[in-house]
Amino acid sequence: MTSFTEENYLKIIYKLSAETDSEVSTNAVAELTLTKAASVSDMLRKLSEKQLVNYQKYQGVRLTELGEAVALKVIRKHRLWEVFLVEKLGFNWDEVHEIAEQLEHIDSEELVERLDEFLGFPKFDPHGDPIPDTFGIMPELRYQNLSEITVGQSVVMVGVSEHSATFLQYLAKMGLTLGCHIVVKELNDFDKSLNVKLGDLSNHFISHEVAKNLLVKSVKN
Amino acid sequence: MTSFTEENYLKIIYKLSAETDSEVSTNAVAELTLTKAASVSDMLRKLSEKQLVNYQKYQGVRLTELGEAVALKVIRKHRLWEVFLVEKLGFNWDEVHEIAEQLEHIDSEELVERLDEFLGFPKFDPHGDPIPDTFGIMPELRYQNLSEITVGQSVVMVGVSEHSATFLQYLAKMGLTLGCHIVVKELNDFDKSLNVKLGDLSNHFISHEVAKNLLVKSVKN
DNA sequence: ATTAAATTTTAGATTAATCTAAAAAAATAT
DNA sequence: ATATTTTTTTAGATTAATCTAAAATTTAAT
Ligand SMILES: [Mn+2]
Ligand SMILES: [Mn+2]
Ligand SMILES: [Mn+2]
Ligand SMILES: [Mn+2]
Repeated sequence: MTSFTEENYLKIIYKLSAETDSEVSTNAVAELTLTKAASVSDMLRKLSEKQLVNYQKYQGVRLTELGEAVALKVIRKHRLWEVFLVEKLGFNWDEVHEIAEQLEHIDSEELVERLDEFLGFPKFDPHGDPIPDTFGIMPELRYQNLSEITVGQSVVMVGVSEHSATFLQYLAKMGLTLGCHIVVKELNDFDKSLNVKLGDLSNHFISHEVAKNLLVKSVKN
Repeated sequence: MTSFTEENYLKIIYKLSAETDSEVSTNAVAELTLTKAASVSDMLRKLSEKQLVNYQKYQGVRLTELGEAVALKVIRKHRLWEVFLVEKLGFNWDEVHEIAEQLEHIDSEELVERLDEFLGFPKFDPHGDPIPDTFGIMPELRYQNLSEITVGQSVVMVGVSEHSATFLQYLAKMGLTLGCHIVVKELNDFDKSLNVKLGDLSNHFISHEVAKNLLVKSVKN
């Protein structure tokens, strides 16, 4: 029904749409699909014919309910497979994205449901991203960026908003893993960098650039 | 490097070649790929350019060493995923082939090796088919068809040579699963059908058609 | 050895997904 | 309000995989 390629477009439109909560531009899609704007225009016309997106020439694109349902299924599969790769096969969190990009297109409802059960119905993937359920419903999550946390607050790390292997490896080396406790000790005004203490009592310096990409939940200390 | 489609051609040429141990005809490939002979001719020319097959117009096709290595990797993945689906996710043996047809094309050496380890380095898939190792080496297996077994002999079921869901479901209903013990009690000459006793002492009637597709290993009683 | 039948290959089209270059529309700047 | 720049769409090609119909080759049968 929906090809590998179409699924990738829908997933990308979903992500961009969630970020801005408005119509998505042709160029934005082209950037993430690693194609040219001309190719995107063509595909949007085609997705529109299939009722997967609402698309008016020059006016950007949005997913229809149907399109969003397809996108959420793909995202569900991507994140469940990432959990499998990390929890069951022992991959590191920076190694699983590319493989999950392939596995997310395997077409079998039965497989997804059984995998979900096998993994113990996880609510979040190895990067802290929420996993939609069978009906496409995301678990509620209210997190903040570490960069918004005030001095003295104690938080626990629940996710990352940047998924590049280099970033994830850097975090792992620092001891910054999902679930770790962080206390903000100092905010250096001139560059907004932070001095923090982790659960293991080690002290670290965190640049604003890094802090912006760490998702945390405050915790009573 | 090798596309989904090319991998399927190689796998099919491997199978046909193993059966007849000689050149494979264009029509035979067309039948299994569910395409037309014209399409196959085209693809054979292309695979030949890529050094994956030896192909002379009108003379049939054979895999090169390279082509065979690729085919064996695909077969290895197919069978490992089938073990995963049955052993870990609880699928029945008649439900896994179609899903494995998709999973076998996932491209990650690391994934295959870790999956193999996770499964405990199985030597046979849920249908008794041998799983090639990383180097493409198949475990040795010397089996016979149940139809070749003489009255009085005791055997253990080690595989099937027919993989259709209906056949597999029929066997399951009869209690004929991999590893089950079978004693041939009677051979009915007129239609070569068999009366057998299973390990659980139940008696069954097995047609010649079915017996031909059951792979067994004789066992000292 | 011819002829007939079956198999296989080529020729020419089609579909999906992509591209470059040019045209059209929208957004921005003077 | 016009002109300039940016964005988006169309037009025309390309590549992979497929098809049908026709031509070529091989195999089988007189
Ligand atoms: Mn990912
Ligand atoms: Mn993830
Ligand atoms: Mn199979
Ligand atoms: Mn099998």
